[in-house]
Amino acid sequence: MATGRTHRPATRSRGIPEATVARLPLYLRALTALSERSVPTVSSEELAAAAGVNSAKLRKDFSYLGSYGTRGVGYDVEYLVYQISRELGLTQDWPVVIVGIGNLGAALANYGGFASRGFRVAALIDADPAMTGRQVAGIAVQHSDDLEKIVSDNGVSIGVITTPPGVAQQVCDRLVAAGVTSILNFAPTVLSVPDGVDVRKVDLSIELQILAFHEQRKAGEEHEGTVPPVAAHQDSSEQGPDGDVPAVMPA
Amino acid sequence: MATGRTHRPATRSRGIPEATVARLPLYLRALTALSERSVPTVSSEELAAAAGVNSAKLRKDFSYLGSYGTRGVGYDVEYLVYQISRELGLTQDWPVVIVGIGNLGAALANYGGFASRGFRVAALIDADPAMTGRQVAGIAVQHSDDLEKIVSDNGVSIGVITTPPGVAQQVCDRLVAAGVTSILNFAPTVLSVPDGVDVRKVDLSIELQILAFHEQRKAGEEHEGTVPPVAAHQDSSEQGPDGDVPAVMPA
DNA sequence: ATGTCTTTGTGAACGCGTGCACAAAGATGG
DNA sequence: CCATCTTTGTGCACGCGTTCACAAAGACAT
Repeated sequence: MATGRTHRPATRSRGIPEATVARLPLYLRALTALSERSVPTVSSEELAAAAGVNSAKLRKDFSYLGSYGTRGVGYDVEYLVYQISRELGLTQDWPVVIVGIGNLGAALANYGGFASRGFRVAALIDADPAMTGRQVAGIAVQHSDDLEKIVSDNGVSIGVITTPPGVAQQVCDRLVAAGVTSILNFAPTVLSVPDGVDVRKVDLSIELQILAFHEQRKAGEEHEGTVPPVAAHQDSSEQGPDGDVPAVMPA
Repeated sequence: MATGRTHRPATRSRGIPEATVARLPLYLRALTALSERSVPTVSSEELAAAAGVNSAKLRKDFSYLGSYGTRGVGYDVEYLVYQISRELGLTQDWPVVIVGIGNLGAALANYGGFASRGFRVAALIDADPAMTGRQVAGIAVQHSDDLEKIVSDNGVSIGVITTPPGVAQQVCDRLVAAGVTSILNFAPTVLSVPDGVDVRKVDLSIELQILAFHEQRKAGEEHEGTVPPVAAHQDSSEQGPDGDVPAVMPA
């Protein structure tokens, strides 16, 4: 899960649990694949396998949306695709702006998964004048001076931040002030936003660090009984807080 | 959080909860910033604010690592940086391969957050012969025919998949067979791996869909008392599973 | 119609994560 | 050495999410 979570707990909408909402796109993807193969119906067991989850969980998830299955048969694929799409709000068009057209911003602009799910890249914005006017993914990059105008003219409510961390908060503030109420943040920074604004965070470095933790654990368990991987002092807080401890972390 | 989760529950290592592990990198980042400003100590309250979490949660998280704080004073920044780095396994070098050097792969190769945290891009791999030999982020792209050799020669245990979804599973299988035991998957596919291999998933499209859900909910709640956003049929399972329902989802 | 077989939908139990609230610990000043 | 004040570390309760297990519902064959 490259998925950091930054959510106020008031996410409970009409009663669909947040965990369920997070899985709906997964089901939708699996269902779309089935739909393309013209499979008419699917059982919870099959669909769960395709989505990589437990079948009981899947059934409970769907039960929050209503009773869309037929006992003894399964779920109608097309119907379910429609229901989930509607529930997720994908039956409408979502204009999105991407701020910060570096490597990552450009990658996102080219990413097919956006357009294919009701999301439309309305504008690319960058602070570098040298970028202004350049075409990325067939869209002309605009200067960040015009950010507010771009957002309001296009009715943008979702913004993607792919800037360096130093300016992310400032960009975020301007987006929010201009009317954006949902932000997908790729900058490694904690964004503070007013109530009513949703922030989701994607942090590549964090994901790798979590993997490293488990990787280290695996390596350490191979030779059981040995002292843990690196140093040795495992015991209580003997060692004073100041002094000899090397600062291993690079900038 | 752009963080999808795909984890076997056996993640429990020596007792550090998975949720805590996921937050350690956050603390580490905040602490590193403090360290650069030469701040000697920090209270749980301050650090929690910087990391964007509750202070009680932070203290409980740290309590799993041991008693590293001083009551009445707070935590020693340098010492804590070291302890967390060690716990996450960042005191050692992790060679990483990136497979699939498209827009996203190139963006990751250039991403600073990798090198700065003990991760080293050992190789870039792509299936396109036209890419072979091209320099990306100062590293020559190698052909995927040599994947197995590259992995074993460099002792790589962490692989990053940024290929198109169609080949992701196949690439994953080859990585695992070559000895990779941790995978960060950016392809929108459910990867199946043998036990003992960790997969974390970053799915940009899913994050946007979750945002769209909340966005739609906000829009719908503005005019309270109205019927929910799109259509109207909210009631029980009247409508038969087959028939009139339009398939709105594009491919 | 009736019986059998498949699959859904959900009640209930369990476990993890979160947050409150407070006692213990130590620093600091007199 | 004692009193006070700050801040940690944690026991406890609560709520969410997951999973099991099964009854209800419907399809299908006879």
